Amino acid sequence: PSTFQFLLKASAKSKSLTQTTQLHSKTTKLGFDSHIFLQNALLNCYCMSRQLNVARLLFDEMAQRDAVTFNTLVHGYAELGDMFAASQIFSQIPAPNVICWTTMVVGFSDRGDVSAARRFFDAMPDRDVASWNAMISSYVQNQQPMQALHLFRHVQAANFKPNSVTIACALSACASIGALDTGKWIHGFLSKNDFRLDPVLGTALIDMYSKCGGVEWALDVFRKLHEKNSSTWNAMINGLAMNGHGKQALDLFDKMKGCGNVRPDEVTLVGVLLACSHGGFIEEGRKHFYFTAKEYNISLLVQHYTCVVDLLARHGLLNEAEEIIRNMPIQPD
RNA sequence: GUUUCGCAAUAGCUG
Repeated sequence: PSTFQFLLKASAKSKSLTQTTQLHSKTTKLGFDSHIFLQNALLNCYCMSRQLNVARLLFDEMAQRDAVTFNTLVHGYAELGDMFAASQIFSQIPAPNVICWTTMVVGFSDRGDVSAARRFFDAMPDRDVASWNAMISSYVQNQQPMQALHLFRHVQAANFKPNSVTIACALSACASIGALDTGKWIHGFLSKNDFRLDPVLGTALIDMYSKCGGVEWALDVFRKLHEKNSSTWNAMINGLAMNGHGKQALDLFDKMKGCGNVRPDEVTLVGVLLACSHGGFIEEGRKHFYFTAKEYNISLLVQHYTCVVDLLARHGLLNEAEEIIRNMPIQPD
C-alpha cells in the first residue's frame, strides 16, 4: 500500500489521467479498496487531472469517507472554479473541519468573490493561522489592501501568532498602498520575534521598501539576505528600475546572470526592459528583447511587448514600435 | 501512512 501511495502522489503531481486509471484498476485488483488513504489519494489524482466527473463517481462509490475525502472533492471543485458544486458538497458535510472551511474561503477568493469568502470566514467555528492567512491574502489578491491590514491588526490584537505567510501577505498589502510606517513596523516585529529571513520574506521586504520609496532600505535587506531565489532578484531589479535607477538595475541583472543558481525568468525580463526604458538604453533594450529572451528560454509575453514598445515610442522610434506591434505572434492588448 | 486535504512573496502601459 505504501508503494501505491507513493505512485499515486507522483500521479497526482503529473496530472496524468492514464497513469491514474492504471493505478486505480491495480489497487482494486489487489483488494486495496478498504484503504481509505489510498482511495483519497486516487480521488485527489482525478481532481488534479481535472476529471471531476470521474472523481465524483469514485466519491459516490466509496464505502467509507473521512474528512480528507470531503476536503479533497471540495478542493477539486474549488480549483476548477465551480463554487456551486463545491458548496453543494460542503453543505453535505456533517461537521466540516477548519481545512475545509479554509478551502471554501480560498475558492471564493480565487473567483474574485471576496464577500462570499468573508462570509465563510466569519461563519467558521474556529480558525487557525492558515484561515487568517487565507482571508488576508484574499484581500491582497483582490486589491483591498486596507482590509488586509485591518485583518492583520486583528491577528495582532487577538494575540494570535502570525507566521511567515501572514507577514508576507501583510507586507504585500503595505507595498500596494505605500504604507512605509506599517511596513517598517512589521520589519521590526519579525526581527524581534526571530522570524527566519527566508527568500519569501526577504522578497516581500524588498518589494515593500521599493514601492514605499525606500529603495535604500530595500538594497540593505537585499545585501544582508543569505538566501535569494529568482523572485528576490526580480524584486530588487524591479525596485531599482521603478525608482529611476536603470543603470543599477542592469548591473544587478548582470550579477544575477553570474551568480549561477538562479535563472532569469519572465518577470526578470520585464524589470530589465523597464530599466532600459527609464534609463533610455534603447540599444540594450533591443538586445535583451531579442537575445536575452532566447538565451534563457523566456517566452515573450504581452507585458514584454508593452515594455519594448514603451521603450521605443518614448524615445521617438514610433515606426519601429508600430512594426513590432504588427508582427507580434500573440494578441496585442 | 515522519500524512491522502487548506494559507505565501516578485511583473509592463494607460497613470
